[in-house]
Amino acid sequence: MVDNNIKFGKLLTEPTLQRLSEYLIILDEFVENNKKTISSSELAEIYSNNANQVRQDLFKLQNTGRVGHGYDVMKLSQSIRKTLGLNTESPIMIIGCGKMGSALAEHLPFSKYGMELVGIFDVDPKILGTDIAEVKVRDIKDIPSVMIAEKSELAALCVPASSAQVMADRLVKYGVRGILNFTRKRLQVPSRVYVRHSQFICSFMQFVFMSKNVDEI
Amino acid sequence: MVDNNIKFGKLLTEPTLQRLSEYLIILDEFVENNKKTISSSELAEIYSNNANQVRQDLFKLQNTGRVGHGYDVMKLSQSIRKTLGLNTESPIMIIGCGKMGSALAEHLPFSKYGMELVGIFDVDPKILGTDIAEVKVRDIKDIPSVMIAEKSELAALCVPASSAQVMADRLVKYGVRGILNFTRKRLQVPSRVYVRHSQFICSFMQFVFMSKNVDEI
DNA sequence: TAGATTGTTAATCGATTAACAATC
DNA sequence: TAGATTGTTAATCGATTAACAATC
Repeated sequence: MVDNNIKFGKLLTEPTLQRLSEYLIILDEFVENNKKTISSSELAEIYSNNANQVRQDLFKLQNTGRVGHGYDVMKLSQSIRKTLGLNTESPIMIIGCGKMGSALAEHLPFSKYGMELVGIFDVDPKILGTDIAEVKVRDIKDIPSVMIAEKSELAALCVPASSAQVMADRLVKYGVRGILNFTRKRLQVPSRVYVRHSQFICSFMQFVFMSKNVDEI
Repeated sequence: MVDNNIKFGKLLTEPTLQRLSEYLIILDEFVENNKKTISSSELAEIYSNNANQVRQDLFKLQNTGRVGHGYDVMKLSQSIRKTLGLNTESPIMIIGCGKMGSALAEHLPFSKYGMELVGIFDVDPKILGTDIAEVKVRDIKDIPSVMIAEKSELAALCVPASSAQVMADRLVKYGVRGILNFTRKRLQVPSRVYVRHSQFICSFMQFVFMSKNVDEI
């Protein structure tokens, strides 16, 4: 079992962690549009929750609000980044460069959110050596050397479900500390390794159920 | 605001909904491996929660357990499918056939989980007419006719963030009831339309934070 | 200043955990 | 039968909502 109540000055719970990361996306849109301030009720309106919850979440950060005037968008964005640890670049590896792995590598703004894509790995000789998102695709067996060179301990797993557990075992052996699992296989790893499951098909199931059953109040 | 406490015989809360969909993946692996029964503690061991929570979740289904003997894997799988509404085929459309859209179309086992991919749409003339996952890529403007022909009301949005809101507006106009948003844009839609946000970059942020901060108890 | 809106505590609500009688 | 394990209620814990004093 894992302790989700991480001490970070104040405690950050999982629901708050998730919302903070999503607020950040909204705030960065405000930044792009040159909006300087945002109130808890504005943010709540966009996020579809309520101002009380927003303030309760932001209360976990170093204070950035100005009573009577709302939040400075830039300062709030920075404060979330700092609290989530996105101000130092975390080196990330992507394991498996099929459609899913390469889509993630190409589309995600890692560097904007405190991550750096330091390696993409595959076994298919046909794609080894090609460039994706300005990173060369390397052989799986090069993972240990990249881990050392880049001080990387985090891996996103995008291999076929059939080889997911084998690959996870290998990553564990290499000393990886976290695995973000995009495969459909439920991974078994030692408790010292953090696994986050991101199974799209489950998102679809939940989406279908909610779409059918949601009603307005 | 949306009422998450859907009546479905018994109430299904969001946390339970999420876990049930993930249990289903585990159960289907058991089926493949010809395991006939599973106990709440076995399932909990694999899912990394506890037997009490598993039983509390399964309690929301039509009962499938056998006191003293655990759950029949097949029956339990069927019961979850039935409760989640995965026994009738829900027609799904994918809007945007870039790397992400085509990766989802090709990799996800829709038909295994009560969904049918009835349309893939894009604007790029270069890919219109090609086949992905045995579905022809069609022009965005064909969405309304497909919606009618296939009785489809659910769309997964995989277009570039810059055109996400415009596309969402169009989907809403066409009468879509649910949007599963894979773009980085926070969508604004009328409250009658259900939106589920699935933002990978946020998963990565949460993953990085948890990997760094999780400690064993 | 007056109005707006935060920061923060308290109250409520909901989800998880514990417990155990029922029973296969 | 005895042991195992569910179904289900009760107790606890945590998250959300409400409220409002502080103050910009």
